[in-house]
Amino acid sequence: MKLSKRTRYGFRLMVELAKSFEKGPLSIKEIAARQNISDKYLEQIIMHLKTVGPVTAVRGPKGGYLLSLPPSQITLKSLFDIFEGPCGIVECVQNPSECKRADACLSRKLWVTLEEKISETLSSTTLEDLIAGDPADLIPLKSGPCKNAKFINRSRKRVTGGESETLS
Amino acid sequence: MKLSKRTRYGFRLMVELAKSFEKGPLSIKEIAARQNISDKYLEQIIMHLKTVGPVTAVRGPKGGYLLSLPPSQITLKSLFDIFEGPCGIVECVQNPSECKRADACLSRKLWVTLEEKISETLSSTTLEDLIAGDPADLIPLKSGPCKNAKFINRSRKRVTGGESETLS
DNA sequence: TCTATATCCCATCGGAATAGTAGGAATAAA
DNA sequence: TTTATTCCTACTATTCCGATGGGATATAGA
Repeated sequence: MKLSKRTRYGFRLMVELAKSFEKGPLSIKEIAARQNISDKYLEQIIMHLKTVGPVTAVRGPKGGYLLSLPPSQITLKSLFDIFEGPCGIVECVQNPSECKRADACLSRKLWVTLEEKISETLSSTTLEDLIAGDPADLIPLKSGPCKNAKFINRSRKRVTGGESETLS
Repeated sequence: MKLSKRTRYGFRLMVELAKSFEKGPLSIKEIAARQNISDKYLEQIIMHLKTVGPVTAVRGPKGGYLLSLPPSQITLKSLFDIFEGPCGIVECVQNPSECKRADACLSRKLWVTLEEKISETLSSTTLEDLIAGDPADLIPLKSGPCKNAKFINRSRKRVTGGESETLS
């Protein structure tokens, strides 16, 4: 259950647009430079935002992108759904196809609870709230390296070249 | 940000083991049948649980798996971390390699908040809590189909065979 | 001791998604 | 007309997911 780079880029992108709201369009090149993201990849993300709604494009020189609405009217939930899909952390488990027994649904309770927590947070915050924060009060994450061990180790056996066991 | 089947299977599996705690080992076949899961896939998941800790194996006929601890001492957080990795929803963003500018960290605040909400819920609940619930009071999810639209549509153009445009 | 029943453990596989890259057509300001 | 920009379509390499298959090892019960 990881956030995709797409989502993280997407939010950084929207933050950028929100910060220059009513200051004219911002070009992909400009955003990519400010946020240090591949502009071609950024393009895909922003094009989708345009198709879906929250972003508007201006073509030609001096063109670029702007928010379709003021930041105060864009909830983080609406953006999150665009990037991660609207179905939440469990894919449509409401149909009992693979959940015939009540046992299975014991764990489903957990997913629903989790889903609610996430949804609440995202729905109650807007883009404006996000950029209103003081950039200085960064929240430090737990420090130290955090290696995400693979669940199942499928790493190839290292075939170290010239081992001959049978001879000499 | 979806839950993998692995995680959902994993929880259903642990629920099953919790329900037969102190009733002798439960075989993979038995669990797979009860939960309607591919037993070979289940095997991989349970083997990992064994390696990591919370599950103990008994070999031979009449063998199977049991919880290493009583359900009341197994937090859902500890299980979740086993299945989804301990790093949370963002991969080690604490190192500022791709987060040089404070702008980027504006959105990071959001991820940290989200992470906390999830972590709180999972840490404060144990396997016992989960199975203590009445199977009857299932929480209904929002009904209706929920198609998760692809972010970018890469569906192949249908090449419908014998179209000739230039001739006739 | 033999056999059936388990776990253990190895390897392989198709399919999908991720995270890009490439190249060019359309548009519009200068 | 030049140039800066969006628009659009395609391609690719890598990784992970969700399985499947085969066989080695351990052990309870006959």
